[in-house]
Amino acid sequence: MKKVSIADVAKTAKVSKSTVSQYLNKRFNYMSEDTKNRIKTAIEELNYQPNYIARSLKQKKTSTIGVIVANILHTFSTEVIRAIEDYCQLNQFHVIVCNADDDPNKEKNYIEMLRAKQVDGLIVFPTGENLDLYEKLIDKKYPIIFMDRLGPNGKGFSVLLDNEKASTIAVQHLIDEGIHQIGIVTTSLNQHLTPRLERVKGYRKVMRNNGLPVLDHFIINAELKEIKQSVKDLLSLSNPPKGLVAGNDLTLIEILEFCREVAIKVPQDIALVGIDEVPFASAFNPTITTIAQPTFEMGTKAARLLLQEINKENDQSEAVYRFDPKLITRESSKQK
Amino acid sequence: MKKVSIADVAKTAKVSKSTVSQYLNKRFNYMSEDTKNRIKTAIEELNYQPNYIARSLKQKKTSTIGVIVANILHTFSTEVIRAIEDYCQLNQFHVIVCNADDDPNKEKNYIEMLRAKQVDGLIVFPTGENLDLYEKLIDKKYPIIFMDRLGPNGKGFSVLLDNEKASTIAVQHLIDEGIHQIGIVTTSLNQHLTPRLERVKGYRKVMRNNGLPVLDHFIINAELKEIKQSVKDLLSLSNPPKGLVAGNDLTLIEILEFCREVAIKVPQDIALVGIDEVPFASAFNPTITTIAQPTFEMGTKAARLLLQEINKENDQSEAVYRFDPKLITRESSKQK
DNA sequence: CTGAAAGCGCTTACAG
DNA sequence: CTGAAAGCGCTTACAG
Repeated sequence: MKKVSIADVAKTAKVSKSTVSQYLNKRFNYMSEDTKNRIKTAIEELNYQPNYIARSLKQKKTSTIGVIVANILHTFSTEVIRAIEDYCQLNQFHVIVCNADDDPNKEKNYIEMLRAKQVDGLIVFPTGENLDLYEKLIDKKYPIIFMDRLGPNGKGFSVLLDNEKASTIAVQHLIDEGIHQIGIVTTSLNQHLTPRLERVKGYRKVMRNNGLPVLDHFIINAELKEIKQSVKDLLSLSNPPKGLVAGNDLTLIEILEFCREVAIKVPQDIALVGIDEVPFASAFNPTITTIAQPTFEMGTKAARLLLQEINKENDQSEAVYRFDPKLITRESSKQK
Repeated sequence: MKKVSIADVAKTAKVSKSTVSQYLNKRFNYMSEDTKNRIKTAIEELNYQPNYIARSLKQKKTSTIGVIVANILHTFSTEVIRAIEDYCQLNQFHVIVCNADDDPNKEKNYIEMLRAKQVDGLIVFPTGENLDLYEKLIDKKYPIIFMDRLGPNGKGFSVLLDNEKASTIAVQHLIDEGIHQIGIVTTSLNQHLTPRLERVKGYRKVMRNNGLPVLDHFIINAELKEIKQSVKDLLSLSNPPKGLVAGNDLTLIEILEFCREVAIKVPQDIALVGIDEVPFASAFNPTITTIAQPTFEMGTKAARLLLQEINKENDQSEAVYRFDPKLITRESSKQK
């Protein structure tokens, strides 16, 4: 399987390589019909396929972006990635997706690998470390967009949920349902992570605004595997919460599993609101009240921003784009 | 941000480009300590990063594989991709993931794009068309592995579930639970798709082997959006099935939603077994009996096979690797 | 309207 | 032990 190159096409069509290249790049300004046809025939005859690698080397751009996702197991991530791919596809850009598995070392390796592959820009769901590395990239004007979490010290471009609002809506909804003893359960021990911090902040604020006590022991933060135990401890208190906000989809599943295992009834014994919409929300019994993120809009926005950065169509050098969470009221949050 | 190249390093270290290249490729056989150190210092000083694009052009290999997944919304796909990435990461290979969205045209575009980008090989979850294209690639000895579905006319390397066994196990389990009226619900109207065909075949066979009638109207095949209506029609029959096998995760969710909407009780009114494990299986009420695919093993196998192909370590030219499904018995299938 | 030449940033036989 | 030279497959100013 010998690869056919532009030189072979040129020879077959009896023109120069330059002319073939012009043809391929649709610069027909001065090309005679005859030449065009000869080239066209030669390409078909030889079944010629251009080599993007060579073109990229010369043009110093790859028309490829990299996406590094902290953890691909979240439905949120998958949906955002789809939106990014759709937008890039429409704009003739290619996407390389890498999953950092919440591991800052993997994240760092991927950044280096993608840069070595000369991707034109990066969309990152940051793990929360490698801040210096990100700062260096931003300072160098390397096109980069942060998704779901803020960039280093809030620098650069970020696309994320209004997390404070998300937990505010969730908690307020429970309060409106007559539930006053409310807890919040989050994962991710890393203290830098935006969503967790902001969601807890929103929780505290809305409780206070409603004149309700903010009890620190109602704020659970544990690794995924420890969630069940933590929730168990929480619900074993003499005066336990009557409503819980799950910090994300995987947390929600843990809580639901726990409740089923010990026959705690949702929503009668404990009302639930999950942040992040889940595929089974309407299938579950009870159906699950969730706070949905506009994943499609967010992914599209990040991709559009990045391509603008790459094409230098954007004069700003930083901005934070917040998206509105949406409450989807279902049964799990209604105790009345 | 001027890019620093191997020439800059050479100049700073006062050696030739060749020597720097040798250093980068760890060919130290004959290199003096002094030279090594000078190069090392120069690289650090200039913050030099090699350009893989240039290397790839010269070496005619990119150390990158492409993965084209028919539909990334299936949990199965996500898990297989993770396994592929893990294996490639360990072997210094990079992965470009593309989502064909069940659209043969997108699939074709992606194949061409990935080949233009000179990926060293491909793992494809085929949409069921583009058979001629695949056959051409196989004939050219281009490294390619088919996942989840057989290759064109069964040619080439495939990694997939023993689908017949999967539905056999599912149906036999229901029969063992005393349920004799069993239906099966699948999606994907495309008639070429291996899993659907094989799963229905297994269903028919095991019913027959148990001396049970095979009723064609108990075999539902509909697009995802039509599943609910089809199931409704099915369960409205005067003598409806008492147990259902869901063909995949998304089908299962549709069925569960339908049952909840019309207050059909699972498993009392209808017992359920889902093919494909789902994240919420143990959280659901009732917990869901599923047939799990060994996604991790399958992904790893495909990646290993592909790298062997690429490195020409494999003397066979085709093989089909079948993986065993595993029954995870939970509550949704028990009517007793 | 088309071609010769240089060059993108590497690697690799080969010479010394 | 190290360097000069050729070349991977393209693109692009420039000359004619």
